[in-house]
Amino acid sequence: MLRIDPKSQLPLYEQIIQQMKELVARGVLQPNDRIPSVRELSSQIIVNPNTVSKAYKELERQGVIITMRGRGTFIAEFTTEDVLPKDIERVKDQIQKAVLEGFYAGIHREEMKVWVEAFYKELGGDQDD
Amino acid sequence: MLRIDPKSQLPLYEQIIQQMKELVARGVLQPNDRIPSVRELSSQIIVNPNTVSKAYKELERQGVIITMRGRGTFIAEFTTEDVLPKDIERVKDQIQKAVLEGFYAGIHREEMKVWVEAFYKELGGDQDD
Amino acid sequence: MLRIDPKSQLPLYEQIIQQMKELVARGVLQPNDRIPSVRELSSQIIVNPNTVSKAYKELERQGVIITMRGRGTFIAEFTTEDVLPKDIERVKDQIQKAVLEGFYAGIHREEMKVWVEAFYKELGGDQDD
Amino acid sequence: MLRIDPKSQLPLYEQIIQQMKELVARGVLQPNDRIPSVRELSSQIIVNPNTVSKAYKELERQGVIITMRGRGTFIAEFTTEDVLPKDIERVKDQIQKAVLEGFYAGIHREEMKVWVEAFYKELGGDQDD
DNA sequence: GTGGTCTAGACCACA
DNA sequence: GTGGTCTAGACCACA
Repeated sequence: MLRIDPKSQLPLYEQIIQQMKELVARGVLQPNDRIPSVRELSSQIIVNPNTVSKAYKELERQGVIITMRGRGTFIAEFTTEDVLPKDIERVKDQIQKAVLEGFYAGIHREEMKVWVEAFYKELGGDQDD
Repeated sequence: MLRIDPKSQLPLYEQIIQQMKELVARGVLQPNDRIPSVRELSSQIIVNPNTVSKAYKELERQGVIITMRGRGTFIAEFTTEDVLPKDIERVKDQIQKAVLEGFYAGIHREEMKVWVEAFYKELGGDQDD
Repeated sequence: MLRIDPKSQLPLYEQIIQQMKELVARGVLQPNDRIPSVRELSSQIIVNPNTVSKAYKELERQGVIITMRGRGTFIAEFTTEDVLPKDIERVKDQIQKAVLEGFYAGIHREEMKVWVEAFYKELGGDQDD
Repeated sequence: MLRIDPKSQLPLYEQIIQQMKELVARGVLQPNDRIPSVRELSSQIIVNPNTVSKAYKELERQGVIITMRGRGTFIAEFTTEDVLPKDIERVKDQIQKAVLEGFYAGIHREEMKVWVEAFYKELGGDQDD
């Protein structure tokens, strides 16, 4: 299900978080779908259970998954809350940093905008959300 | 000149790198301008000289500044080298991650594209490139 | 494994880098081999961990080794990337300097060519490439 | 006469030494030729007199130039002494290091040998010394 | 004065 | 356990 790259600079637990969110965003995983237990996933992707556990805790904190004691772990219902200013700032900072690096690497503005568009489409479909 | 936040998650030396690049990209710092010595900057922003030195070395490696032993450190001439595939991948990954997080936070696609445009303009002027 | 000479003009971290590259080039260390941790090596060769760390970071930047946070450090797969013009210039300069010094010391041209050949063979085998 | 690059990683005094030796090796400067005084040269190439002085002292130590009090500085007679084992070792080390770096950068053996040949010719003519 | 190297040691993130 | 960041401070090469 997940493709973890142990050689990546990105921490393993971050890779798990990111990919899980991507699967949800793409609709591969739907609300109330059951996902593997910590032990199952850790043996599937050959990663220390502590690492998976850490990722799951963070995903739960972010409202992406829900763990029900004794029953398993599930994809959470979407809670279309208001957009949080805190999140806006964080994402803005990330984009700003990426644009700065892109600028320095000689990448054109339009190219980066195309990427935003493309990634967004990969996730949510081609509607403007 | 720089505003370092010791409480930030971002390492101090990364903050220095990022802000210095931004000052150059915005034209506040011009090629051949002298920048503060390691010791000067470290006492200005109250950071250990080793940390400043680490930032400066990385900036030099990236071709942003040039250090002349015994003389000081200067902003480098722009070298519009070829765009490196490695850099493209890195920036693409950063944008992908940001888009994913933005999607999750409920930010619209167009909004993120506007940000890319805006940050780019802040840096390089309003020409496409 | 490594023989560090604290009296050498060459910085300690450069000695580590050079010898590690040599071990890889000679095939003593193979891709995916684990190399000593920063702490292990630093206590083996009696050098500060920071110095070893500096060498390892540079080796990683050069693509010789890969470090996996929390797991250890390993020899990287060979990536026969394109020859970079920058590297060519650097090596050319080094050879030019060596030839000038050799000329001054009264060493014959053929002798130096033989050395190049010999060192190359020690490294990569006797094929031309 | 000399072309100093203040942006080079090579120390200024090393650049002076190297270029002066090259001019002698190429025959541009002949034994007993007068070379500029420290002050003259330092103002010509816009370098601190101390730096030129350091280079001249080293050149004198190596027997390349001779300073005569009150008369000026001159190119020394060639002293075709025996090849010193110490020099052989030093040059060998330099070449070994260059070959190692060239190997890693993906440069072919033959190419490096051609460089040795070419640089040697530039210096001494096309005889084998 | 400038930056570069190195040691010593604390504290943190990650697996 | 692993490596990464940071401080503190010594000593050196260079201009």
